Amino acid sequence: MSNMTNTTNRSSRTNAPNPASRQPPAATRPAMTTPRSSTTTKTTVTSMHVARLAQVSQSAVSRTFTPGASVSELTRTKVNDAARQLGYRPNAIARSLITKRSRIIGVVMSQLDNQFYPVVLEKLSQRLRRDGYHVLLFINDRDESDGVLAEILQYQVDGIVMASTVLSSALARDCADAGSPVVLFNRMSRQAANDLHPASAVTSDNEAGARMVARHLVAGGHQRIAYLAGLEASSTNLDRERGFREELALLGTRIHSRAVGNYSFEGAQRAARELFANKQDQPDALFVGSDHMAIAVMDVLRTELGLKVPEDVSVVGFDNVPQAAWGAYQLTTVEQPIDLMIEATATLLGEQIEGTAPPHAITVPCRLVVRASTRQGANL
Amino acid sequence: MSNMTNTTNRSSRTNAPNPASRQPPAATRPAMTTPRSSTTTKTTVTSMHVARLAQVSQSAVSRTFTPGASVSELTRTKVNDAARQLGYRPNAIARSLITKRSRIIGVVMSQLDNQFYPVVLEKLSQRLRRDGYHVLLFINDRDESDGVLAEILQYQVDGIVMASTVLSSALARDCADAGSPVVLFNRMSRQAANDLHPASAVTSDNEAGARMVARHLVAGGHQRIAYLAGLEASSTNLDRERGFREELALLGTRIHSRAVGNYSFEGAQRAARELFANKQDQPDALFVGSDHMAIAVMDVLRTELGLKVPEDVSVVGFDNVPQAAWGAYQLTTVEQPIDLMIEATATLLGEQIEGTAPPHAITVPCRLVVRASTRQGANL
DNA sequence: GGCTATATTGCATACGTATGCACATTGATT
DNA sequence: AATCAATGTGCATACGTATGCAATATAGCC
Repeated sequence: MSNMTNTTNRSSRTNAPNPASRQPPAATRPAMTTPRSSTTTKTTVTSMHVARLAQVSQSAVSRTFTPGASVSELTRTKVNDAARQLGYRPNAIARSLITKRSRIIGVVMSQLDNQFYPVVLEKLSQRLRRDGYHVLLFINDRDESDGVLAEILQYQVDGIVMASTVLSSALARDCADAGSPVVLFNRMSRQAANDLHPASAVTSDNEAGARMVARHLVAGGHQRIAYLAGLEASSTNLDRERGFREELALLGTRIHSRAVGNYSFEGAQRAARELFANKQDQPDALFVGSDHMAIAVMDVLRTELGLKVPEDVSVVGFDNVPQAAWGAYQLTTVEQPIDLMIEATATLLGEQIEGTAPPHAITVPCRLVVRASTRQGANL
Repeated sequence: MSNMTNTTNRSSRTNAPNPASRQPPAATRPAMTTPRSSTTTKTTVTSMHVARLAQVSQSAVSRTFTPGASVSELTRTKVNDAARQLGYRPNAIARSLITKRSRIIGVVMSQLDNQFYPVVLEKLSQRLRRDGYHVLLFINDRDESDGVLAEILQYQVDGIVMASTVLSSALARDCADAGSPVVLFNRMSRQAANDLHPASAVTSDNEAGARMVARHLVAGGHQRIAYLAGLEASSTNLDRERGFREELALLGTRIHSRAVGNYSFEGAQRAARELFANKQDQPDALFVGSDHMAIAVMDVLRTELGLKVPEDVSVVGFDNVPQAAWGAYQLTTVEQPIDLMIEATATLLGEQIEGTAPPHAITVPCRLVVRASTRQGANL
């Protein structure tokens, strides 16, 4: 055993390169064409190398690195020593090829400018990692969205999380057809809502959240309540607008005016100007489809229109992003419980990957967070 | 040829499953243990299946899907037709195994709550996609950081981008030792700075940016200029503080007081309270290590301390995140040119992957963006 | 001590694709 | 008509690992 004779830690590379057991004649190896710099060692130490050094079979090496496999303590030790000595790392690609499990989850997002999504991404990433999964991230611009899907599927992801409001439901269906578990995050396809389709979905109870806002604004004595929509066709917007409209009806009033911001900052600014264009009949309260838009709106109200929030206009958002709590905004909003949503996502993914449950939808409750952007008393 | 006899698009699945050419006896296939739902078809159509249907060799299929390979127009058509009919998608995992190119870039981030990084992530993702790369995302909590690296390397990534201020330089070195091209984003190891080490780095000219701030504040007539540091040991903070200190010296003054915010929101709040604890000797200007922190500071100044910005205190940030432009903050700041930094990152990665250039560092220029959070005239 | 149950181990093969090589085909050139 | 270059194709193999199977070693038991 000359394991510990060489004290330099470079020894690993110098005593391994003679694996001429029964390889094909060395002449068949193609001459390396690319001029590799001396630093690009690109370690290519395989389980075979470890096996030879440890005097065991390649199977033994594989089993050592496979939790739950049958290996004696002695073998495990020998293998681990050899592996450490050679700097061996199991090749996840090769492993995936044979196990047919990549342990990769494709995550599709857009709108990272809306802080809700970075937060989701961070927590989702950490949650999936706990389960031994990794995140292959796809961020799609507003328009193109087809290519993304094809690329994801090529990587044999074990599952897909779609947190992009932009993507069409058709894409989700394609994924499901391709056999990949799909979880829609913060959006729901019509099919999923009716359990008609093999795509799971996680949403908060958007409708109930919107109803809370309606009650809160009416209780605050507001008379001219406007709604600023997100993407009109998105499920979140449809649910929120419906809940808002219906609850207002129950309370004996209705939406005073309405504009569309498409969940974008600029769109919200335009929509705000539009809603307040008629000086004679301006809203005294505004329910905005997302905090991201609501903040844009507040800036326009204060800076451009010289209005005070909440004295002149109350503003309510949705999501409860970190910025909603910032001192300058103090935005009343509906909190989407991200932790619960992430947990549900992980659960749904797991179920579908294991095949223990059919796809279905999970809805988690919202919570109204009252801050200083809405006036409470009824001072008409 | 019964290719087109069946008009239902499910035909693909019914006529392919008889590949009994010379496979091992069907008895050896393990009985499927997991109860798969009927929907979990998990399409496993390979290039062999396509080849058989198209009456060509598997090589022909492979070449059809390999840009630049030699295939006749006829063959290509036959293959494409068959592929479409079967819903074939090349298996990127298998491809990676043999080409030794995963076309995956590992991206390590933390601090997604600082909007600078989501923006970087979005643009980086899109830029890499243009080059045919995909992003395997790792978000590391503040403490743990070792595990991340091992997991990245197992996936045989073609390169690594480290945009985490938290990670130690040692980790970057380990990566480089493992043969993976590494680009440090917005941070620089001491080794990289001296070209002593095989890790590339991209930074903006933090020192020059800080000098601009010094000149701007002094020109504004400020007398008691404080510095609110980020992570003390980070290269960004060191460079900024040095530049700031030295330029102030050139201008005949010096840092009035100093606190540490560690680039976190809460840290910045604490630091702000600390700097203004002594009512007799409060700063009249504050250079904060990041916009993220600067906004926290402004909230504390206004809400808790009742100070006006910029009348009582001027505040300057760094990064020029989107929120810096928001109406309530109007933060004067140093813009880090993200597009240039991304471009440099892509370049450095490409160079190292292709082996066309040794690792090196790239620094791009900053720009001072003057907004309303700093007073310009000298009114002592 | 003989026998059965159990734990380890190695052999061989398969995962799905890319690619060197040899061969076949075609067209162009002499 | 013969030769040569160029192009397209299939065969066979390799990438690095996991795993069924059979063989072996070990322990347990009467």
